[in-house]
Order: sequence, then structure tokens, then C-alpha cells
Amino acid sequence: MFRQFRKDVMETLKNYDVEGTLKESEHADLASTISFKLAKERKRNPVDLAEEIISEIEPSGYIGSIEALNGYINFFADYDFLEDTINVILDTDENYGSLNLDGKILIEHTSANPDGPLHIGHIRNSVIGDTIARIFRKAGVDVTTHFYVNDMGRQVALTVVGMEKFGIDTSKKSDHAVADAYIGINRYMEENEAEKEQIERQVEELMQNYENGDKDTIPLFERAVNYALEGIKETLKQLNISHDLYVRESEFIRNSYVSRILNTLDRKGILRKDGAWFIDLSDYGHEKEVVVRRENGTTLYITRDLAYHLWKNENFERSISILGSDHKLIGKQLSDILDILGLKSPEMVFFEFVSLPEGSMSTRKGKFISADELIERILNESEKILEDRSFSKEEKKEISHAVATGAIRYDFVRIAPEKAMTFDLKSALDFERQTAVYIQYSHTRACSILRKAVDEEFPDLEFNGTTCTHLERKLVMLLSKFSSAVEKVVRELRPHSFADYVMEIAVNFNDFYNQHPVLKAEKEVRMHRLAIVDASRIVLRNGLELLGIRPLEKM
RNA sequence: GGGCCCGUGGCUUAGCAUGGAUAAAGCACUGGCCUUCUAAGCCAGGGAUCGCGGGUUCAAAUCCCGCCGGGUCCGCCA
Repeated sequence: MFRQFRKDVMETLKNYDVEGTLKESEHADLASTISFKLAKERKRNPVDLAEEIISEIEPSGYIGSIEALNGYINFFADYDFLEDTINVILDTDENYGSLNLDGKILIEHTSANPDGPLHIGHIRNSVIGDTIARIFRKAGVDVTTHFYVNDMGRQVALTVVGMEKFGIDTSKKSDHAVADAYIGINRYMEENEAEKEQIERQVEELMQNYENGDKDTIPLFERAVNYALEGIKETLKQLNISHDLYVRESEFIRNSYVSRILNTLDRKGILRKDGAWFIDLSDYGHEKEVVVRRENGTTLYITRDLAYHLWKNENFERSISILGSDHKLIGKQLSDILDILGLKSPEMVFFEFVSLPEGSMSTRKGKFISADELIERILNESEKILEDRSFSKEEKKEISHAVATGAIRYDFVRIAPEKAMTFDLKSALDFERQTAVYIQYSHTRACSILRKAVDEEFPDLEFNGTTCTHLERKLVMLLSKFSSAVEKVVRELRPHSFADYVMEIAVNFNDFYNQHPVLKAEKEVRMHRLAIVDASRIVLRNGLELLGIRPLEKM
């Protein structure tokens, strides 16, 4: 709805070059700074210019009034806009906020190495990726999500050795058991210098055999990978995340996409074969050559990744990858090589590292907080709060789970991806903050009022724009911006602004809730406010769903 | 050493793309609010030379240059 209002403003100012001068503001629904820009070239006072401009334009569409103040031109939406906003929300309900984009797009996220459980660094990736995927779907895009499984890496080979040497603890959650083997073999190599070299040889041999499709080796790798993946999937499910497809690196060896890529590179004459195969990317500003085939004939991560992206090019119009910022260099190398081949590169969303107060995490050293542990601890905390409330056991379970996983998702998604974050468990466990709980709570408050309205047999809604208080108007204007918030994420690929938007609605709804009695108001006002409550409920619910957080009706 | 990212009240962050009207929240701190639609809530108060220095501009947290501090990458690892 707000997008329409914006269009109306643009239309009104069509004789001026307002591109980029329109701002949302606390002083107006939309403000233009065009007079400041014009003041310079016309050598005039911006205050006078603003007066002059508004004398030349007429409100149209949803514009109710226009004022010139301090050089700004302020636009205010009219009553029809408020009424249409509420009515559209109530009519379109779960579809409110959708855009009519189309296209087919692939989003790859999480893609953690299958050598252990997801830790809180991976979760940042998953949450950003899943949220972007949800928002793109809301925008009307046909989204497919992939988890790219690095099943051919050294880590997995090492894990295979570890599993053979130490066995696997079947009483544990499978991904954690795999981590034990992986951490165990790393520790063993450190402590037994003499055997290190022999293990390294074994690892290399395993990798070669796996790549060559050796019948005895494949099950070894598959067992380790499947074990890890099984646990990872379980964790992701807890967080309300699932992928449409798990794609393994090795598939691109088996389906010969890797050899296709290598042949194409060779035909282009950009391979320097000197034992290993190298690509010179100095034209793209890279100091070092990129190796795409080892001297022993095996391929590297980037080689298979190139093959994967060839496949992406053949099957999707557009692709987005969520990657830790440690992948920036290899990401650049990947897209430069794809560029040479005339293939489209994925749009990469990089996020900075998550560290612990005591330093950075490492799966290899066993130094990490696993996602499972985090979920477990937050779950305990939310269960504690629910203890003495009158809910059934099932309800308590459901609520605490929704609250716990919501809190985790929100904590990760609210921070701009380019900011490194130090994960503070204590603050994550604190529910007395503006976090997902706050939004969920606002939603339940709305539900609660509506439930009571039905119980007391006056469920009728009738919004009246002209009777809006300042607070009500502010809330409705905010509700009208839902699709703008969706559009912003689609444009910027940074979902933290959306988390902020939903929070702002919750804050304003609570404000409204505290200052405006609904059920006790006389009939007209009551119906008016019930409409606002219901619209807020819808927007909060849709917003929470886009954040992958369960909206609750009671808590 | 070179590349990339970050640096906003005591702490955690938003704002920076497109410069513009008193720099916005939460936590913590101080004081108040449960006979009123769920207090996982609300209200009030104190607290910021927006890392430092320069530049551009009528106007800089926002753009440019330099510096300092932190992170990260620079494997025939992924």
C-alpha cells in the first residue's frame, strides 16, 4: 500500500527530478528534499523554492495534504489511504505483503561441512538464507533452496579415518558422534607425530579412491556424510528450516559436469598444465594462480563448485549464495572464472564471523557452541518461565519451543550480515529484551483481544480513518509498509531490516494497546479499534512467518 | 606486508546505498505502574565530541583521503 502512496507522490512531483530525494520521516509520511538540490543550481533559497513548488502541485491519489516546512516538502496520506490499507490487509489476510515478482531462483545456504553438528556460526548462515528464501517466496519468486554438501573434502576423508579408528558412538545424536570421530582423529594426529604422515597418506588415498568411484570407498564416505547430515537436518528442522535439495559435490564428478568444465577451460586455452592445472587470473587482479586439478589428478573444491555453477546456470535464471566472509576470495575466483566462461555468477551474501567471548570457533578443535546446545539451553530457560502458568503439558512444550527457536532466529537475523558478532549466551537467554518474544507477545495480545471480542459477541470490525488518533494513524501507516519492507530485502539481500520492521510494528502495537482500550470503548470506536487490532495481528503473523518464527495465539 | 569487512551512550545494535529537520532502540542504571483487553508488558529519568585527523558541501554518522584499533583471507584445504 505504501508503495502506491509513494508512486502518487512521485507522480505529483513528476516535473522535478525527485529520484532519491524521497525519504520517510518522522515529520511526514514522505518528505522530499528536492528544493535543497534545486536551490543550488537556481541560486535560490530552498525555503522559498519549497513554497513555490507546492503552489504548483496538486494532491492526487492517496495524498491528503502537502506542506512546505524548512525547505522540505512534506506529504501526508489521506483517510482513504488509511481505510484502504486496513481493508486490504483484512481482505488479503495471509497474502498481505506479497509482491508480484516472478522468476526462478536458487538460494544456496548453510552448506556446512558434514563433519559434525551445526554450530552457532553456521546458524547465522542458515537463518539469513532461510529468511531471504521466505521473503523471496513472499515476493512471488519461484525459490528452490539447496544445501551443497562438501562430501569430497579432506575433512570428510579424515572423518572416515576417525570413524574406522575409534568407531562411532551410536547412543549420541549422529552429527555429534561424527564430530567425535573428526575431533578425535585430529587430536590423535597431534599427539602421535609418528603416525601423522601415515594417516595423511591414508587420507589422500581415500580422497583419490572416492573421486575415482571406488566401490569399496564410496560407502565409507556416504556413511560418514549421511550420519552427519541426518543430525544436521534434525537441527535445522528445530529452527524451522528445510532445504528443497541436498546436492553433493561428488554428483558433479559422477555426472561429468566437472570434466565438462575442465574441457571448456582447456579449450579456451586458459589452463596452464604443469603437473597440476592452473588458471591465471591476474587480469582480474588475483596475485596467485588458481589450481583446478592436483598433480595426482584429483579435483579441488573450486573445480566442483565451478561444475555446480555450470549446472545452476543451466537450470536457474538467478542464484544467490550465503557465504561466510572467509569465502570472499574463493568466491571472487569462482565468479571471475565463470565470467571467463561467459556464465552467470551467483549473487553472494557474505556474513562476518560469529565468535565466542573466549575467541573464535573451530569444529576441528571441538571449540564451538553447537546449535543443539544453544537450543537446549534456551528451551530450558523458556520452560522455566512457563512453569507456573496454566497451560497443558503439550501447550507448554509448543510455546517454549516456539519462543526458544524464535529467540535464536531473531538474534541472528537482526544484525547486519557484515557485522562480526560475538555470541553472548547470557544475553541470548534473556527474554526481557526486545527480541522475537516481544513480537510473539504482541501478536498474542492481539489474538487475545479478538478472542474476547468473539466471546463477548461483538466481533464486528469497521475502520474509520477520520477518527484515528495519532497513535492509530502511526500504526496503520506502519502496517502499510509491509510490502516495501519485503521489497527492500529483495533488493538488498540483507534481511536484518525486515527484522527491524516487524519489531517496530510490535512496539507500536504495544503502544496502542497500552493507551487505547478496545473492548471497553463505545461501539463505533470499538469496531474501529478491533479492525486495527485484527490488521496488526495479520501483519505481525505474516511478518513472523517470514522470519521463520512461529506466531503464537497464547503464551 | 597486501586485499576485504567492522569501529555510533557502560554493553549490544539501527541509521550510511540516495548527505538534509532535535542521532534511534534494547540491555544495564534510577524512580514509578498488576481491583482495567496476558507485567515475556508499560511510563519517566540520567547517559553519545557517531574511533582519530583532514577534505568536499549551504549541510557529513552518511561521500573522499590518511591514520589508529579489531576481525578475516592470502594451501595442489574447504
